[in-house]
Formats: sequence, structure tokens, C-alpha cells
Amino acid sequence: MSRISKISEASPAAVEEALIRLGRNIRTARLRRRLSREELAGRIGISRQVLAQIEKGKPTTAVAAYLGALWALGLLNQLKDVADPDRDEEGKTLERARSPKSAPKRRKMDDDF
Amino acid sequence: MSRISKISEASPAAVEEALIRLGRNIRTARLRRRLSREELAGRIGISRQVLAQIEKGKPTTAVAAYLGALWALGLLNQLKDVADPDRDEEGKTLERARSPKSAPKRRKMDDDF
DNA sequence: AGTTTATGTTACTTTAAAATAACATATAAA
DNA sequence: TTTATATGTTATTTTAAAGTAACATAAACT
Repeated sequence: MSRISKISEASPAAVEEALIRLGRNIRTARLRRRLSREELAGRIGISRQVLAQIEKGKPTTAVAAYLGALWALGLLNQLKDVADPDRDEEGKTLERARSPKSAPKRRKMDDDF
Repeated sequence: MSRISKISEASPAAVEEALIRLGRNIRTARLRRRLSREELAGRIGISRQVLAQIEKGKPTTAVAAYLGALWALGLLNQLKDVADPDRDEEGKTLERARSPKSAPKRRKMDDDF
């Protein structure tokens, strides 16, 4: 990215730890499947250097590179539950607490990057 | 990032879908907690524009920005299971299939970005 | 011994991510 | 209506992410 100054400096410890664990898990899964970094990186569509960064938990790497690794290892489905609104009990409670009825609406929403 | 050509072009459909869902879930969690983008972005340490991209599922955004959002929403713990070696049944099977004994070793491992 | 493969490490270049600021519109509240 | 807040949108600049290539070492195997 670049000027990602803020997030790379401020990146809370909990996030850094989560990334290190995630990278380590990806590495473990790769080794179990007997894939070299070169082989796996090729399937993801990234360079082997970037995969090495992922396995170390680098915070500024593109999210799609991480998810691509999970995908190539057959582990992406495990992400479906993360932040699932149905499982967000705290959020559901907060929502119920204020409006049992309708919700405000906004229109528009373009999705082109 | 930049020259993330490969990953942004090749980003498999499954990854894109997972990101769109994740972004939508983050948005839902934010709204339930009655947080503005500005407020949440401030807590994460990113700009509100980047948070908007996250809620759309932009693939090239830094992974720490996504995880920071989960963290600020109190949802980061849900990530601990992802790619957990203990849950990787396929990987465990593959590993058992070849060496019930010891494993090779490499040394070194620096973690400075 | 040599050979191959996997990974570490560095340097260089290109490209776009992110910050910031500015202005728009839209919704909500007074 | 006016006011405030939230979000959309665009432009500009800075910075580093990622690609690529090159060379290193370290295992594993012949």
C-alpha cells in the first residue's frame, strides 16, 4: 500500500498476534500438504517472497493474498463464520435494544474498484 | 501495495465472495453498534475512506486493516479457529500418512518487517 | 563427491494503497 | 427550515507493497 503508516504503527497487539498465528497456521497447512512456497504461491498468484511474508504474519500484505492462501489450501470455508451477523450476539442485543421495528434506508452502493 | 497485479487480477471468485461477505458483516456489526465510519476508523487507525473500501470487500487492502476492524468490533476472537492445525483434518491425515515419527528441521526465522 | 530443490536475502523498479483535504449530498435532529 | 452528522466522491502526494531477478545457503537425494 504505502502510506499505511497509521495501521502499521498502531496495529494493536491483538491484531499482530492474530496475524502471526494465522501465518503460522498457513505454513503448517502448507507443509502438511507437502507444497513448496513456490508451488503454493503459484496457485495463489503471488510471488514466493510474499508468501514468506504471509507465513510471518506481515500486517500490510493484501488481504486477498492471505485469503488466497487459505483458498489454495482448502481452508477458506472456515472464514464464513467470522463476523457472521447471526452469531454476533452483542450486536443483536444492541439492535433489539433500540428499534423492534423498521430501519432507516440509504440507497446507492457501487462496487467497482 | 502496488504491483499487486497478479493477485488483484487472478483473485479467485471464492476469495472475492468471501471478502464481500466479510465486508458486509463488518458493516452490519458497525451499524448495530451505532458507530460512524469516522468513529470506527479512528479506533482502528485508518481513514474513513479505507473503512468504506473494507465494507465493500476490497481485495488489495492491508490485512491488518480488516483485522483491526474485527478487533475494534470485538469480533477478532472468531478468527482464532481459522486454519487451526488441530482442526485441519485433511492436513493431519496427510501428515500421518507419511511419517509417524520425527520431522525435518530448519533453523533460523527472523520476524522483522 | 555432485545435483537438485527449498528457502533465505538483497537490490531494483513499477505501481497503487493510504493519508489528507476538499466539496458534494443525504439523512436526522432542533 | 436550519443545523449537524454521515457518507459519497474526487484529486493530490507520499510511501511502500509486490514483482522480478540474482545470488546465497541448506537440506535431501543420487
